[in-house]
Amino acid sequence: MPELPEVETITRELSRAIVGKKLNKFSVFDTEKILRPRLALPRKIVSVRRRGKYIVCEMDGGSRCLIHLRMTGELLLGRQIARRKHERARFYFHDGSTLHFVDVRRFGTIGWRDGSQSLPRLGMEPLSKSFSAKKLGELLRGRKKAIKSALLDQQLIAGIGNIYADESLWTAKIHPLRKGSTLSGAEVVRLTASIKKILRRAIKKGGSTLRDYRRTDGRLGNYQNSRKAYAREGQLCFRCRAKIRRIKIGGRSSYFCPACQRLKP
DNA sequence: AAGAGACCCTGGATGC
DNA sequence: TGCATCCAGGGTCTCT
Repeated sequence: MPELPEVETITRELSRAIVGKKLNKFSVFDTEKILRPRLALPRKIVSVRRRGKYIVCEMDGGSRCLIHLRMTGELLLGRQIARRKHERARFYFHDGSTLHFVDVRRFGTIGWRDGSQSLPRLGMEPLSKSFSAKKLGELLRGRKKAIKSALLDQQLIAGIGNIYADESLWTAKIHPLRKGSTLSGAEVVRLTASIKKILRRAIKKGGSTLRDYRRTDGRLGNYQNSRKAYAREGQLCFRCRAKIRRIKIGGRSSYFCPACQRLKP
């Protein structure tokens, strides 16, 4: 499931592949979640960047294309003629190359904005310098909901999803049901460092492929082999050999070690 | 305001 | 073998 490291990987690959190219045509095959651009084509792609889990392609004249992969969205580079299975939209560039938006479950979205329209409201970038333990502490002050749910709240921190929330909490030895406001200063420091470390490592490995995620050339990510908690129910904790447990928090599966991530000290 | 839960959507796994 | 049910979860919406 694309989270920050997966979206970052795709964004970097896209940036190398399509910046400087002219978008000649955009075809929509399916679903009302993919909007057609109102701007006139062709347009030159000026930049491709990531904000939270969004991919933002900026075009000359200031218009932007916003792509969100949600659960099963894939962006594949190619020169395909035939429509791929579950292909929902396609970008055509002036040199004959194409970009295919494939999405089995049709949750993904593509939208178009002119220069004056803003992105959705999103919280801090966890890999930015300004995301510090002090800042995270401020964000958690007075929060009564579970720290796991707070990490998934995109209006607080943008980009963390279920996998990296569980991995960060395991690394920081914090129980996912702890109330945000009850974390000690030392715990907030550990959590901040864990989030940054895990996201950076996952980007280095090209993200995690547990089901559908693919890079733009179809390759799989590699970080799934480094994970310590997520989807390891019943397997042994790498720190203490206790069995990893699974509980539901906010409707999401949450994996943790009951021995080294304690609810009460 | 904050938090909890429903909903969207499909394919693969599991159960009988 | 066949059919039903469950599960995966990001974001948005509604309700309290």
